[in-house]
Amino acid sequence: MSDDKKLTTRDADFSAWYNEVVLRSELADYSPVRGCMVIRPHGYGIWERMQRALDDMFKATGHQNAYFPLLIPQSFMTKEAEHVEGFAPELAVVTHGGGKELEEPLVIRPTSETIIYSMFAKWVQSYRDLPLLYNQWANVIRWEMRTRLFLRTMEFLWQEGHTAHATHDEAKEEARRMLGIYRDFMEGWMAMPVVTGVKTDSERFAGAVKTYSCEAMMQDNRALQAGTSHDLGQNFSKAFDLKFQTEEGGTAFAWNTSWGVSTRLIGGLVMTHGDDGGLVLPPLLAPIEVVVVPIYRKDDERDRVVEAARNLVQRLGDWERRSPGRLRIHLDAREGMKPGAKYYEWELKGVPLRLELGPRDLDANQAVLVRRGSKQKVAVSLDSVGEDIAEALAAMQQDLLSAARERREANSYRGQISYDAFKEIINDKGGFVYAGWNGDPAVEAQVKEETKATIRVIPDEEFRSAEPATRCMVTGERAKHEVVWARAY
RNA sequence: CGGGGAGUAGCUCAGCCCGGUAGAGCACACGCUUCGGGAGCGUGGGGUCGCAGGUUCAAAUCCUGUCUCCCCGACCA
Repeated sequence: MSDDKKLTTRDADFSAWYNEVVLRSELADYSPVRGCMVIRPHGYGIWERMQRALDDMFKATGHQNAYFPLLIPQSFMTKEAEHVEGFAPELAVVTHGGGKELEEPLVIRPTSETIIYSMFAKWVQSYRDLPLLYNQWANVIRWEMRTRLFLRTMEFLWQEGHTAHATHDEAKEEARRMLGIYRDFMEGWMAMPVVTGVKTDSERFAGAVKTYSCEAMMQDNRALQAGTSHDLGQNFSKAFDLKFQTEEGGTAFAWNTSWGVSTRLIGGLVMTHGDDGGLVLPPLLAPIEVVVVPIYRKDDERDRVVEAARNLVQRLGDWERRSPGRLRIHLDAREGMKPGAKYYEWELKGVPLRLELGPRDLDANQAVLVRRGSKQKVAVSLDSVGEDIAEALAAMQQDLLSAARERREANSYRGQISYDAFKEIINDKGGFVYAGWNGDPAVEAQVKEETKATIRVIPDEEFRSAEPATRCMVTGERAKHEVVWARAY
């Protein structure tokens, strides 16, 4: 075997490993425009499965899809003070059109709050028109200085939900509900456990009153902000005059929320489950769940085996599981390629299960089932192979989540900790450090400056330590919150 | 924008110091033998050596300029 077929290992260089996996498993490629990314069919297939699952969850909670323009009048961006300040440096601006300079430049949306709430203002008159529960699937552009495939690209695909409510309580509840949906999706579908909670002021979305976040831990122990949900208060409704007549006959500004997840999730998936053999996909999101590799030596064997494999794939592909839909099975009948080469290729691409079918198997009315990441080969009867596959897929989905959760907990640190010990953890292995914080932004800034670690989140009760630190890690003052520190992507 | 690398075949790179017909491995195409963990042999296709100047009988190689990409920082889903 030549060395150039092998991947860089995660231990040797996590970043290099990540880039190699993304490129070689054909998820994405670099584009001619620096900072942009081409998503290839394999990567897009994963995104499509994510979209479908999320979309179902949004619909089930009363949301509807709509679409708003890519181009936004520049003046819209300046109407909300914090919003302008936050996004101005990363705006792409269109200054010419139709061969002429435009009277007012247009910005390419970095997010759509402004244009959406300007439209909401037209559509809402009475409290009876509320709530508006909208979502859009779209692309956005942010002029990032440094980019990484999927994790930070100038253009990315996402969904952004935007809602308007009659009361702040209802909006708060909505922001919380969507955070919960994100968490369910990340854990249930991606097998990626997250810590949920509230962002500190410095990490809050530009224009929000409160930002909730799902934070996941990658295999290099850095944090990934995987999804956010914002309570926008009345900041945008005041900027865009989004008013309604109340039940009592007065007028009031509406209360907004927005929430989004992006193609960054694909990067999170890679960095959560990938191994030194490449990608590992949770079955629920794998475009192909099972690949069938026929094995043969002579022509007559090939004919016999490939035909049997075709029948098997057709039978299993038609076989309706109770959940989640038809089995996504693929026959790799390419000739002139040895089975071993196919194994490596499908493992690199993260396909959860492989079914090997050879002459000896056919004679015994069986096939060999192998789980991604396991060298263990299990002979299964062709009569019940569908059940065996379904069972293995379900088990893998669970095992991936458990393994990721164990890994995260093994790299989480709790209790009263000294700032020196904290620095050592952050500089050495990294991880999530639950520590006391006096609530002072200056302390947060100091730690960021000195260690590059940031407060990822003020965790929700469920994630808080049984015995949280009572004193601020840096100043020793009484702690106002227990917070999660980590270096982040 | 600061610091560090690199531009030579589709990919990874050697050749450059010391100028003299453009190379290797992988990939690709064809043929034969192979096929239960990355096949072997043979044959073949593929390059204005990032770009522009200069020095020279002669430049991938030396000189000048310029562009691009990657990594580390400042910005962030």
